[in-house]
Amino acid sequence: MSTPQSLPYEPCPVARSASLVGDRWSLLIVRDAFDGIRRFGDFQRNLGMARNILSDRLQKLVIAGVLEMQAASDGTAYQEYVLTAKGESLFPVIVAMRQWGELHLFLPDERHSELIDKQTGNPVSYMTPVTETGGVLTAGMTQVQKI
Amino acid sequence: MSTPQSLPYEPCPVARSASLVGDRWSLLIVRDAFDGIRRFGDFQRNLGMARNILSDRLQKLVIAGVLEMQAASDGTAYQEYVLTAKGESLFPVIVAMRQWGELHLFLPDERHSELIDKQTGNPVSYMTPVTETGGVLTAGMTQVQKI
DNA sequence: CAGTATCCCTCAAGATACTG
DNA sequence: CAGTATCTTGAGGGATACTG
Repeated sequence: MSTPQSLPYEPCPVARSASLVGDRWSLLIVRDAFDGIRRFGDFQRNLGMARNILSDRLQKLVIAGVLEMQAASDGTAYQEYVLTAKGESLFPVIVAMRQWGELHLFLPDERHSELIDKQTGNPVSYMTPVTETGGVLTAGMTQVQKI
Repeated sequence: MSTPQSLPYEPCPVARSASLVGDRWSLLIVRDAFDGIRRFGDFQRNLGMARNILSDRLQKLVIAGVLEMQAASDGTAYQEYVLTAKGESLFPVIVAMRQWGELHLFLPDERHSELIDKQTGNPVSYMTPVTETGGVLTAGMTQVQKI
């Protein structure tokens, strides 16, 4: 394990969150986890990142309680990484960043990957409320559609 | 300028947002901007970061349209960095990360800095709705209270 | 396939001196 | 005070070989 969190005592919750998930890869791993990706090789191929770095980040996310390891669902001897409740509660962060990116980092006619509501089949656009208590979206309701 | 965004074509809005604001300092600069910090020296002291890095990040955020430079409000010859509309719309991201951090990265009895609603004077807790359309909070209504 | 161990290298970040 | 320029360092990240 590298990346020694060199933020010793940090009173700001934003800063603590950023120190955990505000690096180049961790948030994208969480995003992929929301997309249903569970296995080491799938994360690695989808993100195109080095295996040692992926291993490091997965360990950190497990230690932080964002992911947990489970026995593989297909009967093989390996592990799968799935979101914990703590990890699922990162959903508003992911969607907020999605919405901001859609609105401000894409040209009007530029296509981007979609977040699909599994129940209705409709895309979750930047108009969709996110963190409203009791609102429309909850973690696990959506998946990313590749385009 | 360093930090060459080495993400050439990125179809995922989350990834694009992360490439801009998902580094060690940028998001904290934006957080400070929401807190009303405007001047180079104030950012530098508050964040305790190197001046050259701060200069680089401020430039990038200006180029990205998140911040804009204005003549100093106190009559000095210097500039101030203030959030644009695009920057203010990062508010849900900041608050989502705040709420997650408050809930999951602090011990039950551990204190953290507060986000204060300027109009009511009440702290914005993790129970407060964030991105609900027409909801309670909008950018500019809040400030961080040091504890 | 799922990792771990090594090697290497770039670049982000820090420190500091300098300028208008 | 508000930056810029320069130098150095260390860690983050990539490539790849290796193991169960």
